Amino acid sequence: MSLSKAPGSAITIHDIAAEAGVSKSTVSLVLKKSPLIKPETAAKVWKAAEKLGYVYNRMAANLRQKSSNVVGVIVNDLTNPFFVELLIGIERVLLQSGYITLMAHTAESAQVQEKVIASFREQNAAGILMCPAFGTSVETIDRLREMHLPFVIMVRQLGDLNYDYVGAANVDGTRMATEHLLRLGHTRIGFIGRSQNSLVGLQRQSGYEEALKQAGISLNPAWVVDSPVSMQGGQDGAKILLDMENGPTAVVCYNDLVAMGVLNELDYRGLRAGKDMAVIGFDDIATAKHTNPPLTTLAINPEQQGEIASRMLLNQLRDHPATHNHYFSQPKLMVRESSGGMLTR
Amino acid sequence: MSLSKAPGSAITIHDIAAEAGVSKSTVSLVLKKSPLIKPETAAKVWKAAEKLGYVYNRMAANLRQKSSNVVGVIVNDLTNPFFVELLIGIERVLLQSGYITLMAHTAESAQVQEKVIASFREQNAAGILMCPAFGTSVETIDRLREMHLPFVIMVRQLGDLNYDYVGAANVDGTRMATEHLLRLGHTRIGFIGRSQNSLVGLQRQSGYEEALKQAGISLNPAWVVDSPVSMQGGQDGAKILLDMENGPTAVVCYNDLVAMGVLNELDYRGLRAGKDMAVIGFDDIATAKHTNPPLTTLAINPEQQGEIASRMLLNQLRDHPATHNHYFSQPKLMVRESSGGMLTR
DNA sequence: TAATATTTTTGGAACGTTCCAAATAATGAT
DNA sequence: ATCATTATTTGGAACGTTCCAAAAATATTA
Repeated sequence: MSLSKAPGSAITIHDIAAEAGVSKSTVSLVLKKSPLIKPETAAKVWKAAEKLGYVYNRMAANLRQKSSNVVGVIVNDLTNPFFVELLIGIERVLLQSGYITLMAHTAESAQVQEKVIASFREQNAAGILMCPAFGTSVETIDRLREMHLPFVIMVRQLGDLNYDYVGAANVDGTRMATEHLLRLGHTRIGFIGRSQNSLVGLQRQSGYEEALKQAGISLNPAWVVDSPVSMQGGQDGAKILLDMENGPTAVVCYNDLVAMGVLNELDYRGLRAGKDMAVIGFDDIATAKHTNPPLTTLAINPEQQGEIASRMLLNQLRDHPATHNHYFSQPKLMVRESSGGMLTR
Repeated sequence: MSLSKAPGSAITIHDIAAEAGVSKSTVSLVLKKSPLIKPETAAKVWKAAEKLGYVYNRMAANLRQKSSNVVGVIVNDLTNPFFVELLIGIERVLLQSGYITLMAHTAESAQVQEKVIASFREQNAAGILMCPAFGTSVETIDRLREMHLPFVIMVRQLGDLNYDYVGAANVDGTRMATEHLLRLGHTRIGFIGRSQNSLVGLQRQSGYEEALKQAGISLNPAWVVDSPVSMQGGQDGAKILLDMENGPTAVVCYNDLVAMGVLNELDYRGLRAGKDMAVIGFDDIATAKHTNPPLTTLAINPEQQGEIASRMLLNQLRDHPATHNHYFSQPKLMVRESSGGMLTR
């Protein structure tokens, strides 16, 4: 297979046109699978393109036709499997809609996030799906809107919900968790997680508080531990509660990672979650059913959330007007051994 | 802030030029921070750009100047935290080198991978970092080379190693693991993991076999279980070994996920890893030190691998000639409780 | 001050596509 | 065969940048 062009220069539609004996416009139409052109002509063009090893230059196309086919996904913390699962749902929908999914990871840095947004904008992305980094200001969202860049916010809501949003009913989740523990007879129930400055944290904490209040149990502030969202954070939080005398007999955790840290600390002390202390997580990440012991948690179906968010964005991309759709995944309690309420495997 | 342009049309360097009273070429130079232009002129231009709310159009720029500043990262399995950690290392280096990291996830589909490569090529990516999907053919690599697209392959090697590659010394790893178990007195040692069709699997299995041979212990084929690379796979594999009478007393696992499945099955049976059976994983993902019990495993530093791979790519991007650099991360045995050899926490 | 060297700025031609209005070819009706 | 329709194809002008060679402004020297 010998190339007649200089090695550096790329094959363009002009080359194909010459090879196939048609005009560049015809080639362009063929590549777009336009119904206008005659099948035989199309076949000729495709053969020529194949022969020359043509690569479509989307940069050039995008330059002319305003909007591109890439969707930017901005994720704040890939080390939390929850977000990976979210991503997978997103990717599935976008891929089969013909969009290219570009992912960027901010690692909770609002600064990196700014760069990434700018970059997506420069790349002329069709739209953005974003899980805001910690400390994202409301202005960031206002700015997105001013850019006329279609977007959907996920997981963390910022300011008024005057944009498309997909998240979970956090308050309901921890309320359900707490009620479950109450039903099992626990009255001394703690909470470990991030609440400072984090809306999701506050929501999850308030569901816990509501359930206690509803049951007529007064909140013991010492049993509410503010910890980083990580296994290590959960472990450190658990140490605090376990070192207390007359501490809680059950604990609701901010999420599964934190709960896994708690399980770890219990194990280290020779204690067993579900027997010596009830532990409930949040998210139901894939690992949750494989922890020792398996973790009772609230399923909020991240993959599905990703799919829904993508579809919201696709809607925006079709009929321009910005909408204000919201979806809150309703948590489902997955009872496993760690809460002590498991009956069958 | 009132815009004088029509809402649809974007601000271009021409608009800035008009506003600042210079030529578009000058604006272009200013935006590139060229030392040629006079500081005062530059200031004027920046102010005008700011005032008009200019957004750099990288598509247009890329069209003219061949190569872009995006690097594509192709990952085969984000559900395995190993790859997420790899990604984080990559991202760190590329970000601070001024490149934009676009990530794509193939979910082990060679078909999706083809699409993604084509897409990165269309996007005119500067280079590609790829963890090949399962079943990737050698031709895929040949084609990458023919495209003159700089690339680095990670984790899985395909065909001859005539390209930049970053991975781990897999054989050494499982040999070390097996030798560790032998030193602890085990003689009945099994292996759970993927070996069929997977080079990494074969490598890891052969390290295990070598160590046994070295110790004069004959291999029991029934103790080598081929299972999917997942917690579920590990759990199913463990069932097989545990249901045997006179089965192995120790098991080397393909990776940490598989090992976690084994830990899970042991726990379910009321057995304890490190006491009733020794378990060793591979990768040392972040979770490994937080499993119950904590997992003995081989650290191969995915973040560092990501950094090294990125630097190899950056090298290629600087001085054109394609190189054949290889880096094999030397595994480090992290002794924790699951192998029974832990002395201190 | 004129001539020269140096710094700074500039217009026009690319880059590879899509869009459009208009040209051409094919078909059908008379 | 002629004309009206309809189905295909086409050249040229965009899109917003960078590159280049050359112009203009400024500084330096004799």
